[in-house]
Amino acid sequence: MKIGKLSKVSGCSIQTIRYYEKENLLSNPNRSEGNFRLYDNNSLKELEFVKHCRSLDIPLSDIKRLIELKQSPEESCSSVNALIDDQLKLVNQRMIELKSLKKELQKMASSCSSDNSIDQCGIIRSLDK
Amino acid sequence: MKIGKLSKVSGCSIQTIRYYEKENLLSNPNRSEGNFRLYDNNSLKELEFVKHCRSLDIPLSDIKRLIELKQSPEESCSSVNALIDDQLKLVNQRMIELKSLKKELQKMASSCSSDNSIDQCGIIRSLDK
DNA sequence: ATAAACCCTATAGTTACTATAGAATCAAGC
DNA sequence: GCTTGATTCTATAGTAACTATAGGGTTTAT
Repeated sequence: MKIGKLSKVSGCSIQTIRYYEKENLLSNPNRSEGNFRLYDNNSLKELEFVKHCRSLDIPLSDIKRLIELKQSPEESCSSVNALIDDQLKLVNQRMIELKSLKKELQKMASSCSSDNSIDQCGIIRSLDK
Repeated sequence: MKIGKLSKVSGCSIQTIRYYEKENLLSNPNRSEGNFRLYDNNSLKELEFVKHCRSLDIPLSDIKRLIELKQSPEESCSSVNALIDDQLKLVNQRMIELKSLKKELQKMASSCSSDNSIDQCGIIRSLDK
């Protein structure tokens, strides 16, 4: 299949697919006579692997690392585990941050009714502190 | 004070201060004979306003908007309220996403002990799905 | 007078894409 | 055989909010 089809099947945009290829997250596809990329089922699997990782917010550099690791199936998977653990830590950290953001935003929102003048706006006031 | 001092007092890096100025989030400071930026207490307040907004993850474009609104103290503050509401919605949305990320990452982490071979790695297997 | 510390502008790099421009290729209909 | 529209190609620039660097000028202290 050509890139348009792969894009539809996978749900990734055409530009994203080409971008992943340039970043070596996908193996180089065969080309048609007219230089069009030709994909098969394996290409789709590669792309879906990347997509799944991205849905977990794993950065491309780490995905590249995971792909390399997959090339050595007999080695220990401890670094895979470490990578996921780190990702989990990041997510937890970000959740903590968001919780406190949420708190302050809620407090601000409740500190002002929208029919004030900006002069009297409770939100502007708290931002000015 | 010069930019180095402002940087220390505010906790923003020198480059960030210059960047905010270029983006019109800070008013243009006076300059010394040798063309050094000279700041006063009001500059510090401006910077702290921006910093406070940024700590709430409010994008620079919205901060610019808030600063403009502050210039018309007699107008209604309903758009300020709307802006904070939107920001709150974004934060809530992101929290929902992070929760499901966390869930899947935890599931993956628990699906593999680190002394497996990559071949047998539960994490790689779930990513391959 | 000179060296260290500070400041200046302008430019490039970061992440993970998205959006163009301008050209080539292919598929379908006449 | 030809044209038209859809698809593809590469290369480049833009996005957000900074950070980092190069290559200079200025100030302060000795």
